[in-house]
Amino acid sequence: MRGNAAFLPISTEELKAIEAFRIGTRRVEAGGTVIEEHSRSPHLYTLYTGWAFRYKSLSDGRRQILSFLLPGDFIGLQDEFAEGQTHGVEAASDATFCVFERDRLWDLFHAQPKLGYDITWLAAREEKMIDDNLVTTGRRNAGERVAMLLMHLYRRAERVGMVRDGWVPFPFNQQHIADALGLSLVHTNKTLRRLQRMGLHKIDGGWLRILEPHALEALGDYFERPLRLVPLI
Amino acid sequence: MRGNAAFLPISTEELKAIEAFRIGTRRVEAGGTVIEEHSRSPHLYTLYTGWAFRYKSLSDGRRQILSFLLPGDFIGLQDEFAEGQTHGVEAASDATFCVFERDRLWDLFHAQPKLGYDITWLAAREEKMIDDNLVTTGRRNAGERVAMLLMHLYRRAERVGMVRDGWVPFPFNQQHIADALGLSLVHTNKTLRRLQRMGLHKIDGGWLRILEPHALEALGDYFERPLRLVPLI
DNA sequence: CGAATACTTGAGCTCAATCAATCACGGTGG
DNA sequence: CCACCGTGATTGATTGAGCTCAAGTATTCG
Repeated sequence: MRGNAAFLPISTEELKAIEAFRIGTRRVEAGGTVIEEHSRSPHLYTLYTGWAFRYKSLSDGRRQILSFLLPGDFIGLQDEFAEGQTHGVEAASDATFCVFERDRLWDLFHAQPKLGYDITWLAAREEKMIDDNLVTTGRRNAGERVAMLLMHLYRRAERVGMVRDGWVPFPFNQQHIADALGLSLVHTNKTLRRLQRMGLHKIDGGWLRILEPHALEALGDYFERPLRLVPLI
Repeated sequence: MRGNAAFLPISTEELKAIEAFRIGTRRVEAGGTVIEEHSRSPHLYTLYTGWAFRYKSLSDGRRQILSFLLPGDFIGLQDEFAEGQTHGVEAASDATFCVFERDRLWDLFHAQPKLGYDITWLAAREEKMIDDNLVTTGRRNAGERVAMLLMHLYRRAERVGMVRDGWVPFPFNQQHIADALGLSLVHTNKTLRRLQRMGLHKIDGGWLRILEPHALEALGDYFERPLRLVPLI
């Protein structure tokens, strides 16, 4: 995975420190729970392969997907300080993770400040993505929301080399999209249908293809910058 | 400020490192711009006194307030890696800030890994708050949104000792609230009015008082946990 | 005493929610 | 082989929460 051009190179020493920090790997199949909502996981993870997402629910069951996770994403920092009120993480496709012990995070910072810095970077980068999602649910209408999400997911997947012939794996159903965008299932379906009929994109058999990237970017008022290299923990 | 019971104590050595990291203070009056939207600020800040908020706009002017900032909040990490697409920060009341040089952040991590760890903590804590805001705009209705916001702001202000006789300073107008909650100005007004008529809260002359905290918590399905001590950079 | 800013309220409209079927499809058990 | 599910996608009809438009009412300030 470190061969991937999306990630920052790393020194041998740092790599060793990461290896020492890691306590194993974990495999979760599609639909499986990675971190239970409301429970503070003793582990941190890096997503290694597959798709996952973070979510939170209200007590009557309404669910909001907070962000989608792709290979390289670091998981679990947020509930470092949350007393019980934490997000859940679920695998959207079959997925594999590197597992770390939360209680040893400080040791890592202490031994390798550079890796601490990298983790902060990752946290800040994720916060930026959530900022964008917040603008979406707060101020974009249905068409804009869908356009924005499709471009966002496509660009991120592209970045970590998941595109094959213009298609990226898209293991989400319409309920996922609705929950991410703060829309109802039915209205999500109608909006998706509309954009697809307009020829902007295509979703088929668990794969997504963007047909009119510029139109989608303009509609969503969302332009992903060429992303800088990202550290990989 | 370090006397405030909300903040973690700190060693003399760390304090010295922070002092060295700080390059000055800055005063911004109510309504003034702290960080311009779309411009990467060369500085990081800690809010020292007053209220501020982070926001992002769509190109047609629709604005979303991302989070509110209170004394002790660390500002500017998010655009560490953002190419141009950054949030703006504005002072809601007269406010003062400690100013740090962004380019020396890594030096700080290097010299004092503990402070790096603290900054990561702060970043994770802020991300958690944005997660909550995202649930709000995505899945709560107008009444729930307002209830949630009022309790959230009150609890946080209470925590840093801004309550006087049950009142906290509330330098926001209804447009701010609307932009934070993803509602229109008019509907925000009507909802605020409704809750106030129900006797749940009172806003008067720039001060907020919570009359029925339990009712507001129940309505908003939002229960702030007793917060742990927070590091102060 | 205007002029500007913020708040308030009513009326009507619209986007998106809800309700209610229907359809497609891949199991799976008889 | 086929009837029978269960899940997810799709579509139409209806409803409603929140939007926009339009006026009015404080309040402050030069």
